[in-house]
This record gives sequence, structure tokens and C-alpha cells, in this order.
Amino acid sequence: MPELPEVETVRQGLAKWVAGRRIASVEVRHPRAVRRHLLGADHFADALAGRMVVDVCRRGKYLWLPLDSGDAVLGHLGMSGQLLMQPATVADEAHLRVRFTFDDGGPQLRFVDQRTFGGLSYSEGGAELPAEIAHIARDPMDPLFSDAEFVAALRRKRTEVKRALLDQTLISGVGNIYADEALWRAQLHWARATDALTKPAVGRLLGHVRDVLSEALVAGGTSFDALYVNVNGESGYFDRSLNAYGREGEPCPRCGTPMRREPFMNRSSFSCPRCQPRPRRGISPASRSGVGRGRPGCSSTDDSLASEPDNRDLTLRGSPRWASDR
DNA sequence: CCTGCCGCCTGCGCGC
DNA sequence: TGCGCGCAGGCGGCAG
Repeated sequence: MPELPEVETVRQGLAKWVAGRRIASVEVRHPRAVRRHLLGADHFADALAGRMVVDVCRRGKYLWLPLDSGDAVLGHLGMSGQLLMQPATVADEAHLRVRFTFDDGGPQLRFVDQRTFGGLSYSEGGAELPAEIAHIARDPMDPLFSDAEFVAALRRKRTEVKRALLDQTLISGVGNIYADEALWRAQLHWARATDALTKPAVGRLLGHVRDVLSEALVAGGTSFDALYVNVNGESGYFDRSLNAYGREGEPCPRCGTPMRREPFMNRSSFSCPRCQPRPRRGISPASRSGVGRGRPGCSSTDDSLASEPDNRDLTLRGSPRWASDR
């Protein structure tokens, strides 16, 4: 399940391998992989042939490849998507969906996706920020992310706190795993009402979200200079550092109480019954407040994690804000 | 306008 | 041994 750390790891690896290369041809092996592209697979392939990839950018869990035409290839990994660099001599993967070849004859870019929840599309004029994802909020690592705005927006919501963390229009990049981890660190139950949380409590939660994401990013980045850019979230290096997710019945690392698993949105939420007590009251019924306005923005992460030829220790390069922030 | 639920997919592991 | 079923889950669409 690629969330921000996994997608960012892929972005860094990809940028190093495809930026500045010209696409020779694109082969769509499975139409569902480009279902978001309404003009069809043929148009998708034709529009990309001859274009040069300028960079690789990310917004939340979306990636896009700005092209020299001012357009972009927009992609989402879904749950099982991978973007792999492979020499042409390597046999096709079982779930290869789209293949990009380059005019330099170097490694191919392959979109591989078992469950096909992910996909690619062609975004006209989307080099700066594809219109399709303009509604996605910035992520908490983004220098332009506003803590105060997030705190206010979350507290305006009439919902459960975990739903808010997963709401990509409020804060992007957080999925089920890191939401549970941040809530565990903040000692908040997932069903806590957003409008009943104090500003300091939301601020602390945000700090934990940031910590968890940055720690996982460091762990996921350990091998990103390999040719094979693995994106399968399940095989991440951060697994052993999880305190809550997937640990039903195991002792809470903080107090030793067996962790519980509860149904949540047709999936699961993991928490500690003692550290994260269930809220007494649920979501307040009705009462309306002001509107929230999303505003447009530019590309989020093309600078702070610039990839360099040899950067195993990405934690220290360019001293990203979150490395020293707490 | 806002919230919450559904459906999309496929592989894996479990129970019978 | 084989089969069916539950589960994993991000996100767009839509109902209420």
C-alpha cells in the first residue's frame, strides 16, 4: 500500500532514471491501466511518442512526469502498482500493464500492477500541476503546507479524526497504515470527533503524522538508487517499526495491553484499548459552519529532495525541513 | 455543500 | 488436494 514515503521513494528513483530522456514508444498492455484517459489507449500512446520527460513530481500519492510539451503523464500506484526500470532484455512481468521505451535504447519504464487499482493518464497542460489532482492538498512535508490551515480545516469537519487524516483534500499522503501509527503516537482513538479536538491536540497529531512519514521515508529510501525501483508498500523496510498497524493481539509497545482491531470503512483500524480509549461521544449530529476553500498550488516536491548521483543518505541532503523539525 | 458508503480488482491464506 | 471466501485498500462517484 504505497503511501507518501513509498511514492516519494519511487519519485526519487524515477527522476534519476527518466529525467531528460525522450520517449520512443509506449505500449499499453492492458486497457484498464489507462482507463482514466478518456481518449483511449491509442491516443495515450500516440501523444507520448517523441516527447521528452523533464522531471518526476509528486502530489500526495500521485506522481506525474512533466513533458517538454507542457503536458504530463499522470499516475497513481493504487495498492499494488509499481514503476520499474528494466533493461529490454528482462522478461515481461506477469502483470505488466504499460511499457515506455526511450530513444536512447536504455532501460524501459514499466508500469506493473496486479490489482489494477492504479493507472496512468495523459494530462494536457499538466506539467506544472495536472488539473485532475488540483483538489489534492499538499502533504505535511511540503514547505508550503500550512499547519494552521490544516488545524483549522480539520476542526471545522464534522467527522471522525481518522477519516480526516485519510481525506486527501485536507492533508495528502496519509493512508491507513500511517494514520493508525500517528493516532497511536498521539494516543487518540480513530473515532474521536474532529470538532471536539483542541488546537494543541491537532497540532500534536500533525507532528506525529510528520514524524511517522519522515521516519518511513528514510527507511524506504535505503535502496532507491537501485535500477529496480520497487514500490510494493507491503515489502517496505518500515514494517518492523510499526507500533499499531497489523498488530492485533500483540502487546502495545507503550503499555503492554493487547492491541485491538476494529472494523473501519470496510477495512481495519488498529489501536491500543488503554492508550487510545474509545470516545464517549460520537460525531455531533448537525451544526453547520463556514465553507472551506481549496486553492490551487504548484508542484510540491521538485526541490526539497532533489536526487543526486550518490545519495544514500538522503536524510541529510539539503536538510529537509522535517529532518530537524522535532 | 457536506458526509459517508459503494464498487472497482486480484492474490493470498485460511477453513472445511 | 481443492475450492470458496474474506481480506487487503485508495479513490471517484454518488446518494442522502
